[in-house]
Amino acid sequence: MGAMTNVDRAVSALRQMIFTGELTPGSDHLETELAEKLGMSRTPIREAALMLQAQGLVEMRPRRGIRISPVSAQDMADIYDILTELESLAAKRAAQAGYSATDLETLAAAIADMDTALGADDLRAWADADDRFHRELVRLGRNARLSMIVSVMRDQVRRARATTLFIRPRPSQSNADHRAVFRAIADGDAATAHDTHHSHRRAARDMLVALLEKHQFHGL
Amino acid sequence: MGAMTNVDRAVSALRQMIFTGELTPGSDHLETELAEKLGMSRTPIREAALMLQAQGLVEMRPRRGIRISPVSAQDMADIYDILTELESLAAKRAAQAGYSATDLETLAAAIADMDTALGADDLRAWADADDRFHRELVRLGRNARLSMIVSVMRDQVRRARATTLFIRPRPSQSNADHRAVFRAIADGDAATAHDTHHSHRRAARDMLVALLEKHQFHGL
DNA sequence: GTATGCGATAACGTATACATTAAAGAATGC
DNA sequence: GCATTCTTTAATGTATACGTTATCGCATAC
Repeated sequence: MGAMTNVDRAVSALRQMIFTGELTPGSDHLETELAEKLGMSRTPIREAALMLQAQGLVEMRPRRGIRISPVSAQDMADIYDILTELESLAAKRAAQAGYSATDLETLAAAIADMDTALGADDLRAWADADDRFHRELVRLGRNARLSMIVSVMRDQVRRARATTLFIRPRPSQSNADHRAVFRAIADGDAATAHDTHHSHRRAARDMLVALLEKHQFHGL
Repeated sequence: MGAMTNVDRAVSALRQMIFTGELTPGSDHLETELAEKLGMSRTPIREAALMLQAQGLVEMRPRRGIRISPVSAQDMADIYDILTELESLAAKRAAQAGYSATDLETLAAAIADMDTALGADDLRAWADADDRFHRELVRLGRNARLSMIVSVMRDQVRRARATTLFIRPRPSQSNADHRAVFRAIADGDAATAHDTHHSHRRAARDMLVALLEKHQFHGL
């Protein structure tokens, strides 16, 4: 069924290796080397690398190999700025769309899961539910390009989250924020949905930036 | 110096052909066909197509060829939504950066050129200066990723502008808006810079969407 | 006339070959 | 010892070859 091409496999495998840290940020890898590691020729590797390059995950530099893009604290700040604006827009559009309660079930479920996870002190489960919340929020905004951009940005910071998840303060305010955004969307209150999510994201950004400064974070 | 590879040439040539309309939106083109037309093998064509696909200019579909992505009225609205948010953020950040008058020279020059062009009724020159203004504005926002995204979105609507430029109302309000944004940035007034540019963009979006509706625009 | 199945065609995905050329190291001159 | 040039190496960019497989036309059945 799934027309699994070698390029697809290469993209998946490389993403996996990047996210798990098997390929460390800043490291270089020759096409031949990756081809051998994944058991295919250079052709699909090159094509996969081109795709990942377009998503900002790697950089291809002639004769230096494929570099796993490092993400600096400044990059982090830049990315969160973009996420803040685009997700807030999505929240606004979602509120304007006039969704019914059933339309918002997935969003509600994500919020509930976050509560549960927080109660059980399961930060991984919380992060997972948080992901689902944000992804669904963006989906409800009904702007395919916006969704794409957000997901690409999100991938770029994913690695940092693994690092910071356990040193950051417990995300207790977060759930209240999510609930407020949810209510605004359900009520069709676009301005509130936008503004609430905007300050939610800005707070997250400021927290993260401060955290990275404090921990002498110089790139990942 | 100019490390001109065939992939680069293919990307340039294809972009050119897309923007001039030589490759019409919605049309399909086999890799072999494009390779022959550009005098190279399929390999660089494929790589170029992958890049352009990542930028939303084409879609590669197995056995159907490389399709020049059509842009619907809805796409237009979506893109303008994104541009509105991101450019406004850039304006805000630019205002916060505390640029000097010399730093803002390029921006000022673009505004002046737009005035001149408008006086001479030269819409192409106006559009060109408008491009420069927006590009410089975004650059001043100092967020490389944001700049990239904006430039990709801008490319996607470029074709539509060629069509709509001469049927839309004269952009007289536009220059006043640009001047206001400029002043806010020079004054370091972030909120005004953001809000002014935001409503400027929203007005442009609404105008364009209305125009497309009116002219039964169903895709380009 | 419509639908179904089969075979031919050709477009794609990928492996491979190879010329080019940047980078690293060796050799030379000072 | 340091700089410079030459040589070597090998990674890349690209052409090419080829197996796989979707698609189209045609034949056949209804």
